[in-house]
Amino acid sequence: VFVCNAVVSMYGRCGELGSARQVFEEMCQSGVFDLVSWNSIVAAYLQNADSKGALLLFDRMTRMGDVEIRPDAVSIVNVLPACASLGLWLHGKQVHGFAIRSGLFEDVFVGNSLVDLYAKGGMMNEANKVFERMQEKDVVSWNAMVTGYAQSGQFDYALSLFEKMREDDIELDVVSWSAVIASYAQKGLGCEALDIFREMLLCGVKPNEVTLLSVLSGCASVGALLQGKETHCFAIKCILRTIQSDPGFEVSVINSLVDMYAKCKSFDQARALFQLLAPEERDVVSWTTLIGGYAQHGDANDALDLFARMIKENEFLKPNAFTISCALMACARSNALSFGRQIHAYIIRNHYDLT
RNA sequence: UUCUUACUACCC
Repeated sequence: VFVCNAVVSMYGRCGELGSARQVFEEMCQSGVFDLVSWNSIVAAYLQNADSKGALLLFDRMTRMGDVEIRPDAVSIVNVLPACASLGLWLHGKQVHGFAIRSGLFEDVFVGNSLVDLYAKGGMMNEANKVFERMQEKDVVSWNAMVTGYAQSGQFDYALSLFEKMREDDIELDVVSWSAVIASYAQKGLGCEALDIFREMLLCGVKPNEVTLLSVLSGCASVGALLQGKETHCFAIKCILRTIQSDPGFEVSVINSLVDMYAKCKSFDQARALFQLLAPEERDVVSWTTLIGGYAQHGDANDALDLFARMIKENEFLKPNAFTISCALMACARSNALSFGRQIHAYIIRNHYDLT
């Protein structure tokens, strides 16, 4: 069982959901499975962004009525983020009730997942209730609260909670810092984001890919080319093309650099970085970033050329609503009515959902 | 052997 559970988990992590499911079903057929098997297959669905599948499996698990297979803390912690991502708040509340009834609420992970569930739903009163009732809190509990306040528009609460973390001598980790930097960056307060970033470095906390994405977004929002370049150097030293970094994150960091340079009107730099990505590495964000950069801060005709290239060069990469809106903005700026009509026709031809 | 928190692209 141990070995098969590990195999299910391994396939899940490698993105081989089908194989994970197959091994799991074979285990069920032969009756060789335990709670960990169920938790592993549910986790595999979550890791592959299939919350619906995860919930369906969880339901099947609870409906079996097997006394050996009662949900434990791990099961709860699997199912709560699935509820959150699907917006099933009522379902989440039911799981909350179950956690209390079964004594699993004492578990820090369970408490943290509940805080996060309510925070993601903008129900900060509920989140705070859970937070206050938790006997044992850790840095994750605090981080989830700070992020929840920031994302529900209660930015002052987020900041004062962050201050309180420091007063209470809670060891701030890279997530705590990145969350605050991201919050400032999302509000377009690039200078404040950079201030927090500097403080983070002074405290000796090492930034990761996510931190850099927010820092660069902050630089971009205020056109801070100098700080953007510094961040670029940092990225080269610590993230880009290094052994331990995830290639997916690398593309994201390069996309952010393209965005930063474009918004600082350094289009040669932006384009050079874009070209640093192999054609097959470029994703929708890479294209949209550069198209949007030209559309708003540069020559709108360049934006339109890029849009045409995007469609021609990679038939598997579909422009999304962001891309289209950037392209249309470029048409408007350069009075390109006929190109605009072509895009209009493209939208209709490809059945874009206009909601 | 399984689990929780931060993140990049349009306009406003």
